[in-house]
Amino acid sequence: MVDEEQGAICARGAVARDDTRDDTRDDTRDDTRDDTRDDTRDDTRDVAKAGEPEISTTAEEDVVARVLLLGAPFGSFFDYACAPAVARMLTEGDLLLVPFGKASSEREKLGVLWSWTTISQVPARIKLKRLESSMRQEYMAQEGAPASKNLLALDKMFCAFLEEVARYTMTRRGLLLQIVFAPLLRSGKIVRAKARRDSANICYRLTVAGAEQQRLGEVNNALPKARGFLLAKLAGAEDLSRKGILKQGISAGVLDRAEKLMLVERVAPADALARGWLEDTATLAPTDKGIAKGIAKELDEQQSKAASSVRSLLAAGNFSCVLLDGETGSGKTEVYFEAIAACLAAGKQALLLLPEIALSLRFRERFCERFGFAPLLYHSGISMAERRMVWQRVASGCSLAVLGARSALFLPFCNLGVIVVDEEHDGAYKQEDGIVYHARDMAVLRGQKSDCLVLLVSATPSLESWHNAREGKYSRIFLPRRFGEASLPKVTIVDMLKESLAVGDFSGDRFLTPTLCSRIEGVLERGEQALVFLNRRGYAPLLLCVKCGERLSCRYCNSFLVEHRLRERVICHHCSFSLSVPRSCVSCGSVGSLKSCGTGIERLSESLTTRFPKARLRTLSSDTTDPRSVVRSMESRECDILLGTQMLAKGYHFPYLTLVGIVDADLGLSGGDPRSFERCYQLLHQVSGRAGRAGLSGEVVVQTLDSGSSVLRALSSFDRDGFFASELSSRSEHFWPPFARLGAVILSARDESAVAECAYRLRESIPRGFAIDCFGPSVPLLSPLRGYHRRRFLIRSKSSACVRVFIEKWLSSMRLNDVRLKIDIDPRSFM
DNA sequence: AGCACGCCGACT
DNA sequence: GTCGGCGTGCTC
Repeated sequence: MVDEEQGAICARGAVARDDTRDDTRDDTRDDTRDDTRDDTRDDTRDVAKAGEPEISTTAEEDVVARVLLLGAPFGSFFDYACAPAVARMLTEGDLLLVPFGKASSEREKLGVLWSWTTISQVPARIKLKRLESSMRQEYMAQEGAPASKNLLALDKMFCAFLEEVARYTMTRRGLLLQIVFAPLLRSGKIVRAKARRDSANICYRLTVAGAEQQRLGEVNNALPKARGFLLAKLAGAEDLSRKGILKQGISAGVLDRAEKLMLVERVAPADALARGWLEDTATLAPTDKGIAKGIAKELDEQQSKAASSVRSLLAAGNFSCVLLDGETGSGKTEVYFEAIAACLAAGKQALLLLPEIALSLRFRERFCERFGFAPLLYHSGISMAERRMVWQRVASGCSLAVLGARSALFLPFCNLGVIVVDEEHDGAYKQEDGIVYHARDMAVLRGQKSDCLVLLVSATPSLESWHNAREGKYSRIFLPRRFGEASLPKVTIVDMLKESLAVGDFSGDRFLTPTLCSRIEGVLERGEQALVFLNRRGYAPLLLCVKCGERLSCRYCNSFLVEHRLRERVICHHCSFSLSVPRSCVSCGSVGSLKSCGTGIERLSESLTTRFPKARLRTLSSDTTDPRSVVRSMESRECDILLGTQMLAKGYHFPYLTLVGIVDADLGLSGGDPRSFERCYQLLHQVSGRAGRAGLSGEVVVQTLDSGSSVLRALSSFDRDGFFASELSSRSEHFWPPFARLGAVILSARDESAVAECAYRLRESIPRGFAIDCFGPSVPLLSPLRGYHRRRFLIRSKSSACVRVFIEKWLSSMRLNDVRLKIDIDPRSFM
């Protein structure tokens, strides 16, 4: 749910392009700290001053460049005078190195040319510094005309996107720019990729641009002789090694220059290919061999229909947002692969977002199988050099596919055809630290600004997206049936209160009911596989001293330490603080009095091993050191029971997995947050969806203490839409999103009295006259967190714009004194 | 955010 | 005298 005032934004953007006056007003309105501009409007320079010769104003009048500085905490622009001759060389979006600061300490800062204005728009008291050239100009002067002009400039549509993100999330624009350019920076300076001179064995091939030049050059005979020879050699052959090329009488200089001009490129060495980056074929035009090598799976009727509607939307070439709503196992991936293929075939770029990429290397393999080449990977785990490489490829505009986490949204795509947001309901799309945004919403924004297709994909859409689709804001493509022979698994609800316990010993094994055990036995007898799901890491969530009642807690957070027996430590799941397991109680000193309370997957693993000694059991959680080997052992059927946390909910496909046991379905329902039902349903539905995906019939056993809950009723009766509809009507009734819009203001400080005092002052200074509800200050459940005490306000109103305007007004006059402040628009939690 | 300026207290 | 603490204000 991006914004209800989208229409208005687009309209204003369109006007601003030609109307600098409008642009200026927009700027001041947005930036409360820069409050001088409006007041000084009347003392702006009078251009047509009497007595000044007319020629100077018409012919050589300076223009003014509005520059947005990287990392500037002040969200507004800095203006620079620029001679028309220089201005003609510059484009909006160009990266600039501008003089900044007082004469005594003047330094150069990086910034982006955001827009143009005139001298008359600048208040007279501001003395403008002069702008001489752009980084791009310097780069081009240095290297000759590169094949791609975007290497040190941002695409206009991308700038518009950043502008909107800043406005929507109330983030300073300079901060966003910093994030965008971070891959290219080292200690504040642009790092340029150097041509690596490692081995003579490295291979070269033509780029798309190179092939084009070669074709053109052959016709017109317009290429430099040596370069033409090189390109012709490469055009006629498979990849050639550097050694081989030099042997043919082509000098290294010619080759290296051609590489710099992006006419030829290196084929990655085998190890780099295996790691999935430096993937040369990612830049190949779709008609080239790369894509021909891929194997498209055969689609069933349902999928073909979906794929063709997606393709026709793509062909329309303008923004639209589609909810691809398909049951688990219906083959949604194949459908959006078709969209990506069509997009690449049209010479465009595709961005595929996954909620947690680190665990999804398998997904990359799947992509390779389909397309015959690897997508470029982009997520928090990759190195700076890799980021830079992806950044530059993306900026060059060549046709490619990026598989990334939410941060990939801030890559400078300039030729986007499609954005796919897989598992769009997943909470991991919400970025909480640094800048706060929801990647799904920002993807929709990006699609709008880039005029491309956005596919939101899930078997259990977020309530917002489902609502938007129902309201007609998004179109919806529905895949109700599973692919091929597969049918949906049968769901059995087990009331744990009514079942006697199978292995009811005192060691805490209260979680395996006879029903679940008998089903597991059946699976083992048939040689199929079972998945046991418990969303709780570690051995036991609490260590309790039976002598004095002490509960082992974190030093920095308001939470209990979780016992991890494998690591022999107790760990805080919020700040990673850990201790080796204490021998004696930290409070009363009794030895051996600490008792493990509750069950995490490590403990459940013990119980399962006791109960099914012959079964091959593997465990998958974020503590697992080698998750891929676990997944592989499931795929190769070297594992009978897979035990895991919510990591398992992600789209794994295990054909022989026929039983899913949900050990404690009630986890996560206790929070009292209005959104917890939705989240719980999504998780359980996703986990259930792992069962019976390939023809063998599946079953889901759900253990619960609350068998009457609406979540479980919906799950067992396959009535997702009914559940969503009733959740929505309850949201509507209590005025929660998507019917209302929220914003949270979070204060934090090491010193509790400082936050408390600040929160008190904020509460006292709520401006009047706004149609909003303001709840708080409340003390978040996790306060303190990482040693920071916190307070939280929740603002609710009918529109997001209302929420933002209120927060802006509220905080503008606020002195914070060392209290940190975070604004979270559309917070996930309503509490 | 940095960085300079400036206004106080402690010290060789 | 002067070194250095960090409150305030500015950066086109």
